Amino acid sequence: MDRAVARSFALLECLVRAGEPLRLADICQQVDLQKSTAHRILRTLGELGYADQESAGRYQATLRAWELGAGLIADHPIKRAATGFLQGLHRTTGETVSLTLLSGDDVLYLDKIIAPRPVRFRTRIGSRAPAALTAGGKAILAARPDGEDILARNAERQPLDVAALKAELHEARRAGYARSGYSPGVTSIGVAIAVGAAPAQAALSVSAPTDRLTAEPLKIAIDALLETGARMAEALDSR
Amino acid sequence: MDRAVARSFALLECLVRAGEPLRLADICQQVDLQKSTAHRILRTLGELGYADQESAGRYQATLRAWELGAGLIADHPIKRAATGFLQGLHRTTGETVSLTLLSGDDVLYLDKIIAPRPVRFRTRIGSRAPAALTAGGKAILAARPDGEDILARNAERQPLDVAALKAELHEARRAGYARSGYSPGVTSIGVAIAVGAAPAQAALSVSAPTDRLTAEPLKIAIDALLETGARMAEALDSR
DNA sequence: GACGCCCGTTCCGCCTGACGGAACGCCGTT
DNA sequence: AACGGCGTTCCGTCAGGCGGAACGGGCGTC
Repeated sequence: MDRAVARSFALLECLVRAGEPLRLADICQQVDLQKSTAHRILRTLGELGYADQESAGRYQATLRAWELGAGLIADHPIKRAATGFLQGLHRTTGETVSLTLLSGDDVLYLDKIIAPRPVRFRTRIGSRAPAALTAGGKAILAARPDGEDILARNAERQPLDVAALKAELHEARRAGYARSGYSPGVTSIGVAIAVGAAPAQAALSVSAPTDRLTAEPLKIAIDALLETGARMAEALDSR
Repeated sequence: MDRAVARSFALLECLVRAGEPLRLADICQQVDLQKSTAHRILRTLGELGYADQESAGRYQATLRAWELGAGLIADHPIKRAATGFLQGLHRTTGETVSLTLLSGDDVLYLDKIIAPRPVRFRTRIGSRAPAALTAGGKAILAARPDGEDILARNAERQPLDVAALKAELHEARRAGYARSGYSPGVTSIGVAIAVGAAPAQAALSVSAPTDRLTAEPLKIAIDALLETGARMAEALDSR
């Protein structure tokens, strides 16, 4: 494994994570490098356009990495296919809708349309959450043969009520959708989208403040979610 | 300049650009590397989570680079500040609105809300265009002391009618907005957003099929654009 | 079914280029 | 004027990146 390559990505990730210009000395401390080594790699990143220095000499990430990533997501088949369905789901429910993708044992927020009325919780597009904690993630786990393995690995990283979650997965298999209240005061429901015979990887979900989701709007949301999920799976299958 | 680091980014960019799984031999040809060298670096990228192999052994970029980039843009001050104004501009005009940022001699599409009725042209979020060819870019150039230098450098890369463009910049300075028809059949108008006393870097623009922009809707769009631009600059200044 | 081709992968000796300790020059502070 | 801390540069060392060559597996051909 190329040491310099790994170090360069560690440096870039460090700069991105910081979100503000960092001093060389601080960077060195975070990634455990000598000043001269970090400096040389940062200069290389600069020449490649991924980092630069502000006037005071501190280093920061440029938007180059974002450009790179934007090219990736632009022609991502699931993201492309989902856009219309996300919009429809948002229109009929009026709430925040998300598209998530299983990535390792996490769920990755691929896209999202936020409700006009702001919600307390904030899961950024591009961020991750343990699959077992989100409605979309649970829906995916329920639909996969290895769902309980993923749940178990999630539980290794943080304390979880595995028995209760297994029951939830069971219930999700029966009902066709999963439910989550992992951010307090916010209720989410999600359906898995399976394409072909492969294990489900993606999910659509609707999130709203719990007190806004009384019986009637909840039923509307569930119906819309189930139908949209079915239609999206169908669209993906027939392609 | 660390050779291995530069090569690793070249490989990653190559994979992203391709948008489909690539064979090692093809990758080697594109980035001019020996098989064993490319293989070693790709394996490193794989261990870092930026690349993987599909079943047939071909290499592809993962969404990791997108995750990295998403973290960058999420707390970009101009992007954050612009979101509300973009939405407002989209609502009053009903057309496609964009937020662009000057990056080198190009303009970078930071955000965009597309009109429900699809437009012929497609400038992807995260893509670039020569500043002198876009309405937003021209507005930025008109507002910058080095605008004509950038225009000149743009003209070095591709044939441009520099004299006409200079006249356009002059007109833009007078009118407060710039105009472009660089995609045939599409008209765009843009205003520069200057924050503080620094040279303008960002622009808002509205794009629509030319035949839809008759005198009346064009006037509405221009007024909305100018007012939104002023309000956004004010919001950025007072912060 | 044996051959040949082309693929990704592995091996290994060469040597270059990454490495990091130390010195430098620049500021702002004391 | 001396100091401390910063980013930067230098340079001798040697580990680790490099790439030519060999390997093994999958596939189509004869």
